[in-house]
Amino acid sequence: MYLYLQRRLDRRMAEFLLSTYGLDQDAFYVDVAVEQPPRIELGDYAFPLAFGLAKRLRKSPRKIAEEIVAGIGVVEGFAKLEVAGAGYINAHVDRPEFAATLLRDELPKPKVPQPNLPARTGKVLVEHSSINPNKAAHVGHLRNAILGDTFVRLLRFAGREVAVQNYIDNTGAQVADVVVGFLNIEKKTHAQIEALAATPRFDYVCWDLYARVSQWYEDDKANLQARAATLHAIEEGNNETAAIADLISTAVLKRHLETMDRLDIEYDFLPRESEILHLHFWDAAFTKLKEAGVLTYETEGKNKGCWVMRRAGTAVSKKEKENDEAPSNSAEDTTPERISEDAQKVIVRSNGTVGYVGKDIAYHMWKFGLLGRDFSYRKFYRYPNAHDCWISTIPADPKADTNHPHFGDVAEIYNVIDTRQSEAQNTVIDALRALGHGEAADRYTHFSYEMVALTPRCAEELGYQLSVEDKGRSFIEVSGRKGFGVKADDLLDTLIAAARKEVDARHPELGDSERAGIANQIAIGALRYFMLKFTKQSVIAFDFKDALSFEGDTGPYAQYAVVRATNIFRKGGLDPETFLQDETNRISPEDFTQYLTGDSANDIWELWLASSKTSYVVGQCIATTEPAYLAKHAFQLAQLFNAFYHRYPILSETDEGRKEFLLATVAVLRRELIRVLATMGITVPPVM
RNA sequence: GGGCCCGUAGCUCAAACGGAUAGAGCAUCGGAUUUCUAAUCCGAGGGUUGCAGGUUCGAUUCCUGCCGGGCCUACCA
Repeated sequence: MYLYLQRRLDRRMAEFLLSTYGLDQDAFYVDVAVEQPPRIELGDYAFPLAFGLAKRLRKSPRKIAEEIVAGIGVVEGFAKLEVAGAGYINAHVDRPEFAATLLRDELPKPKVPQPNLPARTGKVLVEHSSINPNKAAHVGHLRNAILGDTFVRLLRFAGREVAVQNYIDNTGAQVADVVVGFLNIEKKTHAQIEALAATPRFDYVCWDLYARVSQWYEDDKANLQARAATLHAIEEGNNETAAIADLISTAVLKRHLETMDRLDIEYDFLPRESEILHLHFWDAAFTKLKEAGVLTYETEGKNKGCWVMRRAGTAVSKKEKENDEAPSNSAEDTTPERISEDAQKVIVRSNGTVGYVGKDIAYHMWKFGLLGRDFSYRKFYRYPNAHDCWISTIPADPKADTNHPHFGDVAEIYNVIDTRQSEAQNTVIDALRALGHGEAADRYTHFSYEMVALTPRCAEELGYQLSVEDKGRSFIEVSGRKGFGVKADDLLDTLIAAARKEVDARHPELGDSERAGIANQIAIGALRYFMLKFTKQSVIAFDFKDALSFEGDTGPYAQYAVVRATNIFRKGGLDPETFLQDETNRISPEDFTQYLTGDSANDIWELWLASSKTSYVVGQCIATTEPAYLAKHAFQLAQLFNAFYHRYPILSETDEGRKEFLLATVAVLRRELIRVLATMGITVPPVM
């Protein structure tokens, strides 16, 4: 709604500037509005564009603003435009009309067709989580999964078709290390490992073992030979070691799915590295990469015998440029430029094996339907809601199911991976572009975010010895290798216990399972909100004290606002949803005019205006791949509501017309807050 | 050495494309008519936005340099 009117006004501005000043639409930003003036009484939209035009038109900003306001005249849906300050143009919407439309939850019917922005179409692939299946998930993985899942929800809110993938590196060194731990350190048999894998928190067993293996390598570097041998056996396949690796990684993967399911995070497909290897995705990609001249074969230097490409972000060096301008620089010279050694990324090693960037290039060609090969599929995990999660397999697998959904071959992809992988991600994008798939490269977004670290205090609480240096830091990086971190399930359990304590104290009258359910919703609300309130590029220094807070800028605060809104209706003998449907016509335009006009109505009007912004905020979140705006929006709605709640008693209101209006205000805000929270993956308990 | 990111109140963080008086939460202190439950609300104190320049009507935001911090920079995945 908010966005809708903004676009209408933007368009009118653009038309006016073109016809009056002859300013080309390309000559300035069409999207010229700032969000909102600093104070509600100044209006609902602000345009600072007159400042920018002042020099160009050789007039004062104030004069230009006045001309624009006079020239544009009446715009449908708006009450007035006015000039403020040194040249701001502030627009006030027609509040009664706006509110009536918002209450009906529909967009105004335009008398003239609206210009449709070129909406992106086609299927979107979001990949997130991608946890190594060799140990329990930790807080860092939670941030990834919550960001990813929320982004999925945002895209779906915006009407996009989305497929969710979780890439499983089941053949890497990390899985190999745990295999080494079971076989070489603990000397366990296949059967013993199998029995252990069936235990409820097998991932915790692996967590500890993985840390021990790392220490074992530290103690004697010769032990690393065990890793190399194991890794080789796993990649080879069809042997006992590979079978054990598969057993372990599959069991841990199931645990990860269970952990994420606790947070309402689901996946559609789990592509595994083992299939990328066994189905020879790389061979297909390698052929294309060589044909396109993307890779060069090094015949000398430290990377002699390797196929390399230019590392993303490395500029062509001076020396390379000089070589480039050498006499042989003719049109038919297709010899790729020499890449300096520092800028070389090894894709294929001198022993002929491919590194992970190479595999990733092949995998991403598959995502865009450019590889000419496909996985086989089988069902792997069924969620309580009967949704099936599929996993990759080989055609020979008896469980392979040809009746599978169509995966891959998408129009657009988002990879939720932390910022440490930026260079690798950009190298894959560069490879796609160099292959001639520029359009795919443009639709490849690395959804990059900063890591979760621990505060020194938190680390000490967990029992870790810190150096003096570490104690002085603002945060300490988690390390799976050292077993240093907060496990996801532990955090959830702690949150649930803390929420349960509050619920028990407040609602002793409720049954046990009911209280458990509420505590669970609150814990998830707190956790998901916590992970979303920080902007992506901010390192989260995790601390139990902050994460366990249920007051102020938190998920439970927002949930509580909804509960309170619901309570008003319940005590009034009404159902808020029914009220929205039935009461639509009961508030007359005259009533809206009466209760929303004038500066005295500003504080209530603010609730309506904020309620109208959901789709606007969702758009911002998607465009900037920044879900934090959504958390901000939820907080603003909750905050406005709570202040309103205190200030305006509703059920005791004697003026029936006004009471209806106040109820409508609550109903609309409640509806929007529930929507926003749902998009964040947060549900609202019946009572709190 | 090269690349990317960060530095804002005591603490943790906001401030979309440069915009109007830099805002929240926590913590501290002081309050809220026995009301639609206080997981709430109201108020107070707290800022030279790391430093120095530059660009312009306007800079927390853009540019340059410096200081401090983080991550990446393996023929490991």
